[in-house]
Amino acid sequence: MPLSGNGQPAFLFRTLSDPTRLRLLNLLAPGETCVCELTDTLRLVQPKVSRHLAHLKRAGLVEARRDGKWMYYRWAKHGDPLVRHVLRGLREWMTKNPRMNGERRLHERICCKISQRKSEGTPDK
Amino acid sequence: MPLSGNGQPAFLFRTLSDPTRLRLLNLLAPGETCVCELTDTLRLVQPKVSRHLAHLKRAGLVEARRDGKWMYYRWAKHGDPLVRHVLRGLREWMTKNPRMNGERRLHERICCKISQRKSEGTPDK
DNA sequence: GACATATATACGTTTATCCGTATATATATT
DNA sequence: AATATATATACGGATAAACGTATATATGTC
Repeated sequence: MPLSGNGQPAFLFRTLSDPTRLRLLNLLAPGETCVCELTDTLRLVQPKVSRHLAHLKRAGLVEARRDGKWMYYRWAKHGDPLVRHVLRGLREWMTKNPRMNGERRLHERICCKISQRKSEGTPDK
Repeated sequence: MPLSGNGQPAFLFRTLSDPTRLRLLNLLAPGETCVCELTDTLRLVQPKVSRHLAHLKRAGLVEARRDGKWMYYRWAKHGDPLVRHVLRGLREWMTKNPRMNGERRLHERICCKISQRKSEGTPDK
């Protein structure tokens, strides 16, 4: 049940009013990502990331998929016009913001390492 | 100094995350309005309205103009693309939301009474 | 200048948000 | 089943937001 779409713009905006949640949305923008990649990239403790992801999910902004031990999050499909407008603006802003760009690039590199770690049984380094 | 435009989306969204501020923006959408019309329409105590208007102003979402005893507020012109996207979506949502429509209509009626009160020296009724 | 009206700010209190830490759950491996 | 890994939730404390009330400022009128 996408809360944001159901006529509660205040809740939508409250969800987007936290810098950490914006950083998470930024990393999810290119595609789906698992929680450990997010914690590693943003250097945040795992419960903090999970809490903010849960908030984004409650707001209907992201969806989750389980694959084995891992949970993969991605941007949700938005039917609601308000959400669409807001997220379009946000996506545009993210592509232009240096810090967000940097974090997305860092994220790519970290995902590489983690996918190695996932496929090989042996830990890297 | 429009804060919202200066790369602080979290602050923009926090500003929009309060139902009272959204109701105020809704009443300001058709055009400029003075504080007393807002308090009368929304049945809120005046300091509450002034505080929220101040917040909207700090975020660069509204501008104010003084005319005699009265302060008139209006939506600010927005150069920032993010703000433009968000406000476009918000305006669209407001036109479709029944409660917001009702409050705008009530606002029109109340403005009529108040402008009478302003022009004539005598209080109405 | 005294008073009235419109609006803004200050102050203390309540309430919501965010965080760190600890713990629970869910899956996979042995 | 015991253990390890990934993620989610629960709990208590700190911080910030919002509120009601009181008061300050600004303008206009007499």
